[in-house]
Amino acid sequence: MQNICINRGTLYDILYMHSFDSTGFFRSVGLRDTLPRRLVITALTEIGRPVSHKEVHEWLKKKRTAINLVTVYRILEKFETLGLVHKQPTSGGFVLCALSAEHGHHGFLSCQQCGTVEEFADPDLCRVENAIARKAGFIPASHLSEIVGICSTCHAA
Amino acid sequence: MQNICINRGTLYDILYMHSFDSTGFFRSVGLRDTLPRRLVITALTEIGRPVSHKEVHEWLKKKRTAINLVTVYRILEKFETLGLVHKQPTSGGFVLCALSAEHGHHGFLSCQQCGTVEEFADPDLCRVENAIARKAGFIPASHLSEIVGICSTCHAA
DNA sequence: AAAATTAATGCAAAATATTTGCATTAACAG
DNA sequence: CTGTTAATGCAAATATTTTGCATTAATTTT
Repeated sequence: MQNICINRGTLYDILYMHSFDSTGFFRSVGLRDTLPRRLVITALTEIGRPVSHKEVHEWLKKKRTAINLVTVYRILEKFETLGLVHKQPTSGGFVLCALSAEHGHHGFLSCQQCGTVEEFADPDLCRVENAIARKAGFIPASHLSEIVGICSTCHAA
Repeated sequence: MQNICINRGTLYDILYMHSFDSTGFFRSVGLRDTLPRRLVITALTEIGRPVSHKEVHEWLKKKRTAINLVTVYRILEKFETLGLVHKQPTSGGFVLCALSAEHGHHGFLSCQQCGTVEEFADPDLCRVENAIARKAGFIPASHLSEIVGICSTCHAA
């Protein structure tokens, strides 16, 4: 159930709420089509920026469509395994930085298996990211890149 | 105090513990050179992977150099403002993904001011990241890029 | 269309994690 | 050494996340 891929067209429909066939969608991923789940999708769509569980919960309360906070947790957890929703994957912990923050860029290679994290700095990457930002009319302050995978030691073993 | 830049050579010294002049280092950033601070640096250096506050605390306890968990919080918070330590910057919240996870890549442009997050997919970026991974003998499973800055709307206003 | 099945929800409470206030300790300037 | 004050420790308040179980409601079966 972890790596189910979701059809991009469907996601587009969800985002813009045109003709979103929730029953069909949920059925296709083996879940029931429930009101709380539709409401969470609505909330995320309308809010349109990263939010905490609590914020989703409160947004719904304001709309008088409150559902239990515990349910919000469970729904988002499930959505995450579907790739429908995204949460920063790292342990969220601290790493001592090998490279100064002066570049405003932090790059990490983190191994899923042994948990090792290597830090890197790559001028190409910075350049590409700056270009992306510029194209979007964005003034970049800092970059963060994380590449999750299997390190050489682990896949040798 | 937010954007103090730390000398890269000093960080290298810290990491490898050769001739680390803790007093000089802390003084240069306007902090006192205390045992708990030196211990936290040692812990992060020795552990060498992302850790939670609790893990740092427990590691120190095992070494019989326990310091209070609250202190660990405060030290890491301070270190973070120095850029000595790094923690994923996003609110850590959820975003509804516009793009399917099938590429294994998530790119976000997130505005510091208004909190808006735009999602992007960029083949160049993927290519560069794959190259970085390959060079390090890494088998990449997924990428995450976040560009933090000011969006066009905000800097127009 | 009703009954049966069982996933999903809500509620209460437990477990964790984080923050705050204040008294005490210890860095360090003079 | 002494005084000053940043930094720490402790206790307790808050906030966040998880768990167990009874109930509800979506879907399947008859």
